[in-house]
Amino acid sequence: MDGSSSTGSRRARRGGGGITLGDVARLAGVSPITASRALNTPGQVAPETLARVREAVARTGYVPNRLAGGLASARSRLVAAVVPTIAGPVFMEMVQSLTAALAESGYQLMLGQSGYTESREDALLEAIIGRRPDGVVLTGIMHSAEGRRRLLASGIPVVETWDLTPTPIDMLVGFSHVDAAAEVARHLHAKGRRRLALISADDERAQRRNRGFADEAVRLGLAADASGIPVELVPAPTTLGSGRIGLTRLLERVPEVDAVFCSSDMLALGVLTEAAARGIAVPSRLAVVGFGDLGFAADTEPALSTVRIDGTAIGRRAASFIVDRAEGRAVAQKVVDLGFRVVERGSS
Amino acid sequence: MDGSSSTGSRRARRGGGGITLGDVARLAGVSPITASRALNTPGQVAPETLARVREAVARTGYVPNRLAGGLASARSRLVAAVVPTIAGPVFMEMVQSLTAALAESGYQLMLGQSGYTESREDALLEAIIGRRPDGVVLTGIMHSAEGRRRLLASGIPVVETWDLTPTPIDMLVGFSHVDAAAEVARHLHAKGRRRLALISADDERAQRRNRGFADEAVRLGLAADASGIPVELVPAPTTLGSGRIGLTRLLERVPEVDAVFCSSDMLALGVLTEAAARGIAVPSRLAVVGFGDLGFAADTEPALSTVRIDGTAIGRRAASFIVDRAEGRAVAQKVVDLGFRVVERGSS
DNA sequence: ATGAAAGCGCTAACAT
DNA sequence: ATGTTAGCGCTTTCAT
Repeated sequence: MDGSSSTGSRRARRGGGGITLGDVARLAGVSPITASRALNTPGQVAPETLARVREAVARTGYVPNRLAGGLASARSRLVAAVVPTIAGPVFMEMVQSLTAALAESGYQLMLGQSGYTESREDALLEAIIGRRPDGVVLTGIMHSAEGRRRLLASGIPVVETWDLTPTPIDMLVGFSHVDAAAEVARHLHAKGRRRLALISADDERAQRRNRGFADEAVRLGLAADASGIPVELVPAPTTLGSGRIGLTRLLERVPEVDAVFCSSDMLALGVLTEAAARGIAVPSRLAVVGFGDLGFAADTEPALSTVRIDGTAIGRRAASFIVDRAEGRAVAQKVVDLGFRVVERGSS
Repeated sequence: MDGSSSTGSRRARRGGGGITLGDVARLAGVSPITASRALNTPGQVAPETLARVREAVARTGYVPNRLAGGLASARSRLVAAVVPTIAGPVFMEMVQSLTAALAESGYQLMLGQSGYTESREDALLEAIIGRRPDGVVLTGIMHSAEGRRRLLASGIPVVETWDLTPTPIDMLVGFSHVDAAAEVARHLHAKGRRRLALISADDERAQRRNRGFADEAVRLGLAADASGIPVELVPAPTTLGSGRIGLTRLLERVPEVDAVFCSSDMLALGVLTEAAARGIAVPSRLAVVGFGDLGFAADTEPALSTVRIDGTAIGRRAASFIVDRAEGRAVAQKVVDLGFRVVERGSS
């Protein structure tokens, strides 16, 4: 009634039935540790032994328990990614490439949403650290000094992305928001625009771009001071609708505006839509520039000028940073500036 | 040199220094299991003991190791979600709500991308099962019978979403693609449209909608048979650009078309864009209906009629299915049809 | 190339 | 209400 007496009986208590490495080893006629080596470091095992273990794995359908492996080896092969929200298209490209790159190296992604506030940040951090991930990829957030301290104290490799902070927690892959915005200002100036304006999300990063844009505009002699560049703020995350509203409000205040820099492509698409609805010609009467170069930007009418951020490259870089660190490889540089590119299309 | 002799020395070997439940217990002057109870089932612990343990946790900055906890209790508090790609906006809303709902119950999301092919499906499955998640949420995929068999054999609760298959692996929350498409056909017919057409992604689910649409059109007397409803296929994932191309091709073949049902809102936005560029009036000359009711649909010009799928509800339902199962609560019904809603706006 | 022993950090059982 | 004991399934260390 109790099945196999020698070892089966002792398993009956907990855990429940799954096939373990021990079962595989017994079937192959080797010790558990040899079976383990056959799976993890096949080079250390005699070919004939290897074959027997593999045969046993195939027969049983054994799938190694990574929880146990992670506990024993202190390597979970889990990487946590924190995004403000997955439901904005901006970070998707990065998360996609991060997931793919990690999977290729045998790592799995854990996703956490911080929201745009720092309220749940602490609980999220606890949940993450509790899993003992081999790395954490941060996108933009981690406002609280306390959170940064805890992460640092945990000893987990951290990659911050989408930005170039002067004082990174650990590793960093991003670009300069200020420089990007300044280059857009120069681009519009070169195109003969003189009445620049901003339609922007109210998050910190976008506002940093706004400052870069306004400062450069002042430098170009387009305003006496930064307050001379009108800004319409809309709540994050941005939508097509908020772009339409933004333009409507902007035109009420500053009818003579001849160029708008939007903090996202969605916002810019809203501006294009509203401009078309009002019969405002783009780009002849109004130039529009977006940010992100999302999939649709090249195909709008007119095609949207924007700032291209290579989210795929960011994700790939972040993955390799963490995998390198986890495998004990030396990381040559801890900070990578992936830059950006102002893509000129029909809308400007 | 060796630090604390009694227990410290034995930790020096592996693991490396983290604070453990044992440390907390010692500091609080209780046994490890009492400390464990103080954290997990505080009701079972005397208030004064509880306070001492909490104090010790605060002093040490202890964060429980969930790998160890999961191994011991056979409950990982990890849930795996599989999506074709995170980089399509369609599933984002669901993933977002799934992540949030799970986090609320103390569960964490692991993300896996299957791609639109079934090549990596097996490796992904192995990675997932290896983590012993408390549940798996599937979106659309799991083509291979072998994969379904392995999942079933693993004993992990499974929720399939976005569809209503007749033979679910386990639990299911979705809606009928065929019914949704049929209702769109009726809607267009009611609006006086007689020359219907489809612009659609080439994935299985979209094509199922196509069949539902065409069959209903035939039933309404709009064509002799399903092949009388023209279809333009574009590759998944869909983009604004492919919508423009789709309409262009469609008009070449069938200039007299007066209504298009698109398999996604992005596609529909492309159709609106191309129509505007060609001076084709929407809806008077051409009606357009999308699918998904993404964030921008209500704000396009004209506003986009579409099929609303409540991704948030799907995610929440899937989460509660899995959490209920994990906590041992009885699940009343294993299949939930969340339905859909045809949202009539300006474009039709 | 293989194995024995000892634990990783935690919790389920079974006391008391 | 608290403690003791025995693992969860794997891998490290140290032998052979």
